[in-house]
Amino acid sequence: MIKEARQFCEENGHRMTPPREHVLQIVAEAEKPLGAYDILQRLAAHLDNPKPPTAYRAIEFWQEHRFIHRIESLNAYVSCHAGHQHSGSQYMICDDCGKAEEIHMCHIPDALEKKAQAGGFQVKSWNTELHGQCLDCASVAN
Amino acid sequence: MIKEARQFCEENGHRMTPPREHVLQIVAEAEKPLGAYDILQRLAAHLDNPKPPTAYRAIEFWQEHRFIHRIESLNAYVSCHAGHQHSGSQYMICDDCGKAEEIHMCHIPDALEKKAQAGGFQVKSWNTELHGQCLDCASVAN
DNA sequence: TTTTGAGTGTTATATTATAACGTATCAAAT
DNA sequence: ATTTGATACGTTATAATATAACACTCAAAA
Repeated sequence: MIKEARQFCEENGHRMTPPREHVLQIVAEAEKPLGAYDILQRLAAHLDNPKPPTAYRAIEFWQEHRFIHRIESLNAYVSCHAGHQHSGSQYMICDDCGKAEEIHMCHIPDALEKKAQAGGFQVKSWNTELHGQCLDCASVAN
Repeated sequence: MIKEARQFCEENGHRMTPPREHVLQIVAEAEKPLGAYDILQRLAAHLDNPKPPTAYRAIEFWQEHRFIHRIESLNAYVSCHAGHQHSGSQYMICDDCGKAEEIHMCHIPDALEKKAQAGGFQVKSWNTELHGQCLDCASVAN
């Protein structure tokens, strides 16, 4: 992932700086969505007393370039391995364990598309967050 | 809307208190999603120097009972006239004018449903937020 | 080598949301 | 009618999330 990102930066004239590299690595290694301040805290293992803007800037950078998605309902961030070109994201979020699994969908569902068209709304991005219980948690609970 | 809400409260043993009534009215009358502190500010026209918890409690109350939805990507709240029984909400949000129009969908799209089932994920609620440009703004722009 | 623009470090502060605790209100049971 | 228990509120304080602003660094192009 880091390699991919590094290559992306080279190809597009961006700099793979230490804050960027560490933030991406931290998010990519996490098994759950991380809040900005979680990221910041982990960043302290690599940088000297980092401040919020350092984390937020790197997060924003990777978001813009689709290496990180924000999960709105959690105020948290996850990495995205997919290299989508479309805009938007879909997640299944387990309210028990907190893990979020991305649903990779390249097209907006017909039903939504139709509603948008009917209203003359031009969709630029679409995000869906399913909340519920994942398989693992369902097994444990029963 | 207020009438409906009042009836709901009576039927369910809840109290239609001044903070609740005013908050619902404020949100229902707004033509755009309102932030909690916008609501709080408007609430000051009706109550004496209200504090954040006063607004948040009323918001939370109406959210629980589906009279208000939260738009996660805006940290803002809108009223819902539909009396859905299902959980979740779908909105088209115009990034130009800031208005949000609800898409009333009773069922989750097949494509999402399938993905969830494939992963053994039990969906409890689903929220979709489409961002883009509404018809009015598209007309003005061109 | 100077300029330029991207990126960072730092301080401060804005914005959004909740914890905690005491008081008021109301309906049901005594 | 009083007590009681639950619901809701008022208030203070603070937590959690996010950004503005400005000075500085550094690499690469001119």
